[in-house]
Amino acid sequence: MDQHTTEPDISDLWARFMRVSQAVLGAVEVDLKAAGFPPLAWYDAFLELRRVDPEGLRQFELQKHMLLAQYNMSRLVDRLVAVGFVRREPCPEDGRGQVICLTEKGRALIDAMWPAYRAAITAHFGGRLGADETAALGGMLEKLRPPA
Amino acid sequence: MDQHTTEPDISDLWARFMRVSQAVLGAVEVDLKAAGFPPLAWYDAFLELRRVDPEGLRQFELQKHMLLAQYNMSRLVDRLVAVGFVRREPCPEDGRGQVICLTEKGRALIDAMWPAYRAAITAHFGGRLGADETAALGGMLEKLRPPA
DNA sequence: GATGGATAGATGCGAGTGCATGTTATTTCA
DNA sequence: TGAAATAACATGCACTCGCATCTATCCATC
Repeated sequence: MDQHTTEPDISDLWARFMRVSQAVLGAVEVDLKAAGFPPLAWYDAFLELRRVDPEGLRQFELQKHMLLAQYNMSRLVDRLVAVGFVRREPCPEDGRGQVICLTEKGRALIDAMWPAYRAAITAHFGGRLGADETAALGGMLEKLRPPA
Repeated sequence: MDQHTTEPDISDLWARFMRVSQAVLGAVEVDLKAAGFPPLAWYDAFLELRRVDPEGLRQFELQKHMLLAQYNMSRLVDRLVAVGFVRREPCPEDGRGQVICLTEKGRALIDAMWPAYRAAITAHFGGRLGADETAALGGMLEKLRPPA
């Protein structure tokens, strides 16, 4: 347990952390796609839109929450609008901005996706962890959360 | 603490797990890029090449280790060859296949990248976790590891 | 109330990724 | 042995992403 042993452990742990989280995320995405649903990021956006305000959200607010680059958010909204899951509306308080609103179709998709999403999360993530582990993971994530 | 509270906890934990791991990975990539180095995936490939066999690895072996799709591996090798970090050599035992070998330039890059990489991992990952937490995380990752 | 700087969002372009399929070589097995 | 199935790798195409840049609006200050 001297200092020399900690360094290789961390780099190995890092590699495994990245590999596993990528694999788990990928597995959930695969399940969703197999069930005929759009990618996770869409669901995330819908959920946040519904959660925060039925009146809609500014694009930059959504973007901040999703940790997405500005141009990616812009294009994601493009796609969501193109298939009719959200609407862009002019923003009364800021002429530069816009308000993103869930459509009925979008709301319906959230409910339709949830069972498949939940099953996938359970299969690849929650169902593999015990109660003590989920608690520990929660604390860890808190510490890893970005400095900003 | 009844059963109803566990379900939202898991889905919330999942969301945070994904968000945090994406953010941490992104932060490390940003640091590497800022230091003028190629992306993490390159380093991974180099490291695995050096670790397993100085004679080189088959493309599909590397691909399996890196959890990469076959076509992505093929193209990654394209890029690595294009900048001279690896070589493709014909495989004596299998005419379809090839052996991927690190070049001297590639070997040198591993050593050049390590300090920056190590610093980034420490800053965004290892340095934020205590010894007990790294141990707990290790166990968790074991359970989350894909079934295959 | 004009002007310089900051902020919200869009977009052209090059590079990366997923998907389907193609090519060549190996294995299986009748 | 010879045809069918499979494995290793490549590639055309559409879509997504990162980067830089552009436009339009807002705000602060003079």
